[in-house]
Amino acid sequence: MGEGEVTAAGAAAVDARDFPHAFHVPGRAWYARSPQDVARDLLGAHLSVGSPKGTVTIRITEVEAYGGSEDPGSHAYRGRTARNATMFGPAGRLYVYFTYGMHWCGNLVTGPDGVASAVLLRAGQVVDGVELARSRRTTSKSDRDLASGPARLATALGIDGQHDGTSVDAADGHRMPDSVVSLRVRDIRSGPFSSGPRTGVSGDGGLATYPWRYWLTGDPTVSRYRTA
DNA sequence: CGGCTGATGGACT
DNA sequence: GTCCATCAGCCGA
Repeated sequence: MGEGEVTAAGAAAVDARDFPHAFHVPGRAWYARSPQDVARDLLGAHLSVGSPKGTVTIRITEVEAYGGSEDPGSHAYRGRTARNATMFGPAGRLYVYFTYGMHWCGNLVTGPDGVASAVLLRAGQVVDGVELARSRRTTSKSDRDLASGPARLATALGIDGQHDGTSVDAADGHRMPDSVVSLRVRDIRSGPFSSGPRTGVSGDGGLATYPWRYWLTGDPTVSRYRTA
């Protein structure tokens, strides 16, 4: 449905040298990049979240890019509020929000301090800590559904309001201390990706309908909720 | 598999 | 009062 296939050339594997300590050193690579560029680069990256019960790691398979005052689909469209404050902060933090009265969703903030932009983490494949993820997602019928959706992903990783504003570390995801969040782009090879309109974003024909949702083509963990 | 709907509470107009 | 960057269960094909 209006989905634009993206060439394999655009899906070249992320080279860690392009993002030295990306989420550790403000002002380096990620600052100069749009949330759309960061979103594409995050496909295939590994994200780990530690907790007292252990660590769960996912391979990111689906994301959406959001901007600020220029983006009608963004929480930051009408300016800074208590809820979206983290979006206006520096890159490398988690922006976590509560929606529909029951779900948490997580983003990675991508812009410089003062500029609102973020990438919504929409789906992933659990690659470590599967047992813990299953215990958190008891309604999941198969492992592919453990993190196939933004709220499912947050639940599987144990992300909730306590993580809003948490800095994302660039360290390896194994044996994480409690409540530490880690993003690992190094050595990650992602395959071809596709793009299409963002989910749940009503469009007026403007920027809101731009194809700023990205996913790894054909990946079974990509969320099934795609209609707007 | 695809479509439909109730749940449920906080943020914002 | 209205709107959600959603999900699970149920239904029919």
